[in-house]
Amino acid sequence: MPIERYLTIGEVAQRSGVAPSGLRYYESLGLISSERTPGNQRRYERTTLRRVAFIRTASRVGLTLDEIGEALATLPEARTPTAEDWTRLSRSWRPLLDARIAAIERLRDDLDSCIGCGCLSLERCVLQNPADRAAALGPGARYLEGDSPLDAARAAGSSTS
Amino acid sequence: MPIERYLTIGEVAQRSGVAPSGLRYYESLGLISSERTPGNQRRYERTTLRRVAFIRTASRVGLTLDEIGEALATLPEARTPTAEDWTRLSRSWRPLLDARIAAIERLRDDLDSCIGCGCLSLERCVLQNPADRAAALGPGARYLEGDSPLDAARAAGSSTS
DNA sequence: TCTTGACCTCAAGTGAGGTTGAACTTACAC
DNA sequence: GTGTAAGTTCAACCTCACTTGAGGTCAAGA
Repeated sequence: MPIERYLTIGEVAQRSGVAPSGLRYYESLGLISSERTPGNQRRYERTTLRRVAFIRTASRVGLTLDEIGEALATLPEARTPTAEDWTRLSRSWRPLLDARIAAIERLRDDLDSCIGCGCLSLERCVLQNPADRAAALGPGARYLEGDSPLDAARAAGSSTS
Repeated sequence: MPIERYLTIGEVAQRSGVAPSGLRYYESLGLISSERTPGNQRRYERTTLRRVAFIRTASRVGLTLDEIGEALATLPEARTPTAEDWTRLSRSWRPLLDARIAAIERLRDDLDSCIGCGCLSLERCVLQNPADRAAALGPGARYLEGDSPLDAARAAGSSTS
């Protein structure tokens, strides 16, 4: 075991690109943890850098911090996570990324066909399917509003401009 | 000119899939407009449906409502916008979508190579480039935090676990 | 006429992911 | 041993895209 040199919050902040306030915020959510000096200052293990990197990356991919927390919870608590452990987690993002790419491609293609055919019936071609809508922009079901395709179709049918 | 049958907010809501509160919100931002009945209720032109569809789609694409407002401001005020007008606006989304897809693909591939080579140096492989990070999740410069690649590299170089 | 449902305004709340400020304490280099 | 940079807590604030609630009005059918 090499000598563990603990890192201050400022060091972790600089090296991870997450502001101290952000790190405290992550800690408040239980995503990372720290020891304290006798004077109550945080000291982080080196592995925290990896953990923070993971959090940032997952966040970038569109996971909520809650979801990331759940993923992190599957890491073994007893020992320092191995490369193996991290690999398992990262690999689990693959389908998510693929799905997200697919959703955006679909949106792009829908848009193309709307533009191509000249109808530009966004109501009919694109906005009709709420499932895609929810998938396209990532986390949460923000766009599942229970709108009615039938109404949209009627509107498109009688539309003037 | 066909008879203009004005739509109530409820009708627009149903047909567009945007809640009345959302439509009022859009109006407060100047994204749509309405006439009023003698009793102060909103009445919408039919073209509002298309406008709302545009807003929703643009929003889905990842534009902020501010940006959408700017786009809408380029529409001619003098006449009802034609299919041509809408096509012009929508076409401009294409690069944005392409960029977004590319960013996520890049992220996915970076991740793959990290996993593949066994280093799993997220700090080095993935988190090192802030520009991509900003692009990946869409609108705004939310992720441009001025972090230092140099620091990240140093951190990766001396990382233990 | 009455009731009901749709509409109005304005202020406040939501949730995600943090940042900022005030008031105070620690750690460390000189 | 002291100055100051960096740390602490806690509450409040921020943006984005809306929704909710309170308190009140309007429109239409029975």
